[in-house]
Amino acid sequence: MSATRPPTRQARGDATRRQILDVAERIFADIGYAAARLDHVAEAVGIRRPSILYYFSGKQPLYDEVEADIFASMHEFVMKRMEGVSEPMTRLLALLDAWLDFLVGRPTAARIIQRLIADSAAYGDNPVRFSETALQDIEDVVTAGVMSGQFQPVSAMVLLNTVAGGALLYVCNAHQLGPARSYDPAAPEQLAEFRTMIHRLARAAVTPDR
Amino acid sequence: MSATRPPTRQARGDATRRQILDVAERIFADIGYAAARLDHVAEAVGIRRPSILYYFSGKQPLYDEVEADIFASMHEFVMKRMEGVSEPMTRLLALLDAWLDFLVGRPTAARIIQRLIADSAAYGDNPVRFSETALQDIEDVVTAGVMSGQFQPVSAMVLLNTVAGGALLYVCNAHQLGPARSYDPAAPEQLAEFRTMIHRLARAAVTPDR
DNA sequence: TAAAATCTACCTACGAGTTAGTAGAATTTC
DNA sequence: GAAATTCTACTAACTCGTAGGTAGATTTTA
Repeated sequence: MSATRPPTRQARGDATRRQILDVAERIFADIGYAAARLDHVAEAVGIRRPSILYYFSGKQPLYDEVEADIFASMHEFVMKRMEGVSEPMTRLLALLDAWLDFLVGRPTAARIIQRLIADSAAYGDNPVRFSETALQDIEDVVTAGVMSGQFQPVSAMVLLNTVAGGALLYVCNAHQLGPARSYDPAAPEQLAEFRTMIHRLARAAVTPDR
Repeated sequence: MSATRPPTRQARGDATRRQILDVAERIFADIGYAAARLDHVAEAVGIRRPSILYYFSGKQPLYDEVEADIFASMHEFVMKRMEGVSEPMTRLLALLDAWLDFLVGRPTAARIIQRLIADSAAYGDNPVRFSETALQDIEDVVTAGVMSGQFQPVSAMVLLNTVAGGALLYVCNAHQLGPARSYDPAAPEQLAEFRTMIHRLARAAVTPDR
């Protein structure tokens, strides 16, 4: 770490912009786009509302950048985990593990994706502006496994909605089932148990019948 | 059917009230609570906004009744499907089938539940005001199976987030993955394929290791 | 049974409170 | 001093909820 030199003007601006994105992600995740207030974002950052509009041209563009950043980060995270892995089943498990770890580490992303799924035709004719990469990722892995003959014929959709979606719900539901059923999704034992189940289910889903 | 006698005042009022609930459920499902406008609900029903407030004391109470109705209907649907079924695995599959069929038949309910899961601490200290029955339903089935020794020790949470949640995502994602991946969740073959996978995964989840 | 009283199911009009976005001044940084 | 950053002040639009009114159906009363 460099000495506490006063940050350059450029760096300060960048930091503010980054802070706005981070706070906005949390608020959009917590209460959704329509209920989110730019005033609350500004207050949490420590600036006034119009300053947000100096960095982002409006509420929607701000949200768009939050969502784009989530899917870009997720894709990058997945790619890093899967490089060098070539065996179809290993690749599938690596993908599922990566998604699970990513969402556990960034629960705000999980909630935003959860909301995105509920928004019917949110973006008119293009509901997958930013999520396309994620869908492509699982489609590629499943298709490769099926083509190789190591997976039974199964659609990526089915895996997406069950095992992959499980990671999403695991994170979102953590504090959503009432105090008695609350759990910490990042707790090592809890996470390990869930990961084991995801693996077991993934194997069951793609293993050909004997 | 009786002759076209003009409906009594009482009947007309009841019908209007029911219509408001139906339209509100669709709009809350489509765009969420915060974005929903009472004016749009009124317009779709064919009345003016204040008339909605003649039947419901506000926007929130209207939403609450929609949500309560969904979970009451779902619970009733499940109970009917499971009466007389006692074998643990059969009961589990019956529960999962019931949820799947209910959500496929009422996709607006699926979207509202999907949003509910995303809303962190939506109701302050009580996030399960209406969903409690559903959670209890799956907990009962899983616990009974584990106690009987026919299921391996597994938490209801894990099943809820994977196989059960799968039914939710199956419905919500139908038109959400882009035109190329769109599917009709109510189409017989599509539904049968997904149901088969749910069964397979449920068995894999609870079957003890040999 | 006819008139009077009451009630239901709507309506129009309005007020109060929010909220995104804009204009332009002030301040800070280099 | 000039550019970057942040501010105050304001506007326009929107939305919930309320007040109060009305036509016509229903019930009560004499």
